[in-house]
Amino acid sequence: MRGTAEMQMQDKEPAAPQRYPQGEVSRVPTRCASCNLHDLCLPCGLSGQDLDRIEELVYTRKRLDRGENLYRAGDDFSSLYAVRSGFFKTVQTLEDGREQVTGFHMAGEIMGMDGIGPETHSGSAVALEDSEVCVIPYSRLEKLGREMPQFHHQFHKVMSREIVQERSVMLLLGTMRAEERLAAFLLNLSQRFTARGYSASEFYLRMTREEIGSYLGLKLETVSRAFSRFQEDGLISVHQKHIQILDVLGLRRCMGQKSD
Amino acid sequence: MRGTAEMQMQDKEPAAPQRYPQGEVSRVPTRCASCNLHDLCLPCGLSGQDLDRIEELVYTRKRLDRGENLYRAGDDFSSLYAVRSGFFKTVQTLEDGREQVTGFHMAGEIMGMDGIGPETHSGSAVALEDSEVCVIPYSRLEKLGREMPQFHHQFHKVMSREIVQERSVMLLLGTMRAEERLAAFLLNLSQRFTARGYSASEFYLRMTREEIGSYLGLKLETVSRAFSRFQEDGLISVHQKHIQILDVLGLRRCMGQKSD
DNA sequence: CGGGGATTTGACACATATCAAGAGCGGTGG
DNA sequence: CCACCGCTCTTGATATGTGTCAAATCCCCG
Repeated sequence: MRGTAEMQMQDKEPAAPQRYPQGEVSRVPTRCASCNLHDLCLPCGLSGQDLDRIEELVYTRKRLDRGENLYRAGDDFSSLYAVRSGFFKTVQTLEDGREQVTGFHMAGEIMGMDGIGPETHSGSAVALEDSEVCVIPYSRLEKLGREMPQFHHQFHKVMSREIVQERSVMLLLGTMRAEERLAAFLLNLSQRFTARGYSASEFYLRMTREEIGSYLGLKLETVSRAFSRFQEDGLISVHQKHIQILDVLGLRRCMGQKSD
Repeated sequence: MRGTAEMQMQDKEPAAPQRYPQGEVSRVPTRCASCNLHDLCLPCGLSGQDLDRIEELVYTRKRLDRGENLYRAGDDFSSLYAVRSGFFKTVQTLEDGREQVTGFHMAGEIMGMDGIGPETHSGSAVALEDSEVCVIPYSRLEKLGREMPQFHHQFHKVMSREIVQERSVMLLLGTMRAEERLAAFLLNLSQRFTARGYSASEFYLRMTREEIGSYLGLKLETVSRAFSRFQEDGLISVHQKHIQILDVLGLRRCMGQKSD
């Protein structure tokens, strides 16, 4: 269970926000084959030769400062984006101005698929810390898909998983109570950090209570109270954005306690 | 704005549940090119010659009785399904047994995309009236996609729109109050019936109050009260499952009345 | 005509929102 | 280096929307 060869991040380190010196240009290789995220990201599951072909996919990286928009609702759609490093939120806005966070995105995850159908992004993506994304021109993705059945299928899987993921959020929003939602949220984050070689039990939140609340369909005060409650119950320890999960099973149990 | 040539259903008739005599085998053509739904369904936007090629796509139709499952959570994934006639709900279940309706599906809409990623369906699909679906083997869809760029792209669009649609439900569940949710729901149904050539202002609900509630994250009593409220306010008229929308603008207004 | 599920409606309970105040922390500028 | 400012977070008191429980009615279907 130790970090595998291609997993070059150190295990058990809490994932902490990073800051890149302004203006520095990324010199890490742009090729998917040598990217340590390749088995979390789009190329996941591709074999050696296919993996090499894939390098035509990404021809640009883009660096974003914290708070910067990767794209905005209404922007023309042209590319998908894979998070290379950093952390993002995606936001959806209603005509009357109400808005909701519809997702948080970390290394290896794909953003922008909402734009393919309408040819315009229906929501916005914002960097929550200084971040870097791989720009994947959609036209190139389609072309590669045609030439490489494996990759074609892989992309469908990624979209499909996005659909499944969103359905589970619908379930969360539709059937869970506040503390259950927060528990589910923390466990989900923990699991995703684990998959990236970071500690499962200790991490830094990149988002504010308000953003968590927006995502979970709660007000920030309710989120804060739930955090406090978990802490009182010894399930977690919270210091600002620093979270330690002390009792995973307790959190799990807390998710399934609805009588109905 | 009259029904176009390929739109052969009569306009302004309330869409009513249909019953096929048991055992009757569908003799309507299985070819997409001659299906009156082709511009709502997967082939939407394809030109003449491409449209002809598409007929390799569907080689089976499947008839379902009301209440029957098209697929269940955990079933192996092999095909997508296009609703040919009738009405479906898709349901997602939590480990602890709680479940939620994640969507309602009518003619021309595609179900089953949740299965591609996990290779297993994550939720179930149930016919809410006697229905018929076109079975689209996924392998065939991939193959056609490789050969026909237009179709390839079209499928991505369909998946993308599913993602967008689900995000708007997340918004509904996360930010709207009960009456807003129901108003949004009715307007959405109305719009989809309209696209199919049925009346925008008069239709029959295929689902129970409980199913509506499940979809909207509300209890059935709350749904019932909201219906009554709308009726008192002269926005709609309700008799059991028969709905008449009397004041579209009123319903729209009702959706955007949150101060926050 | 009878039975059972679906729907409506009322009374009440409860979870979460709202409003408000204060504390903690980080960044900026003196 | 310290003080101040603004933002985020916490916590309390109260309001309110929706859930829960219960009973009556409606309606479809056998």
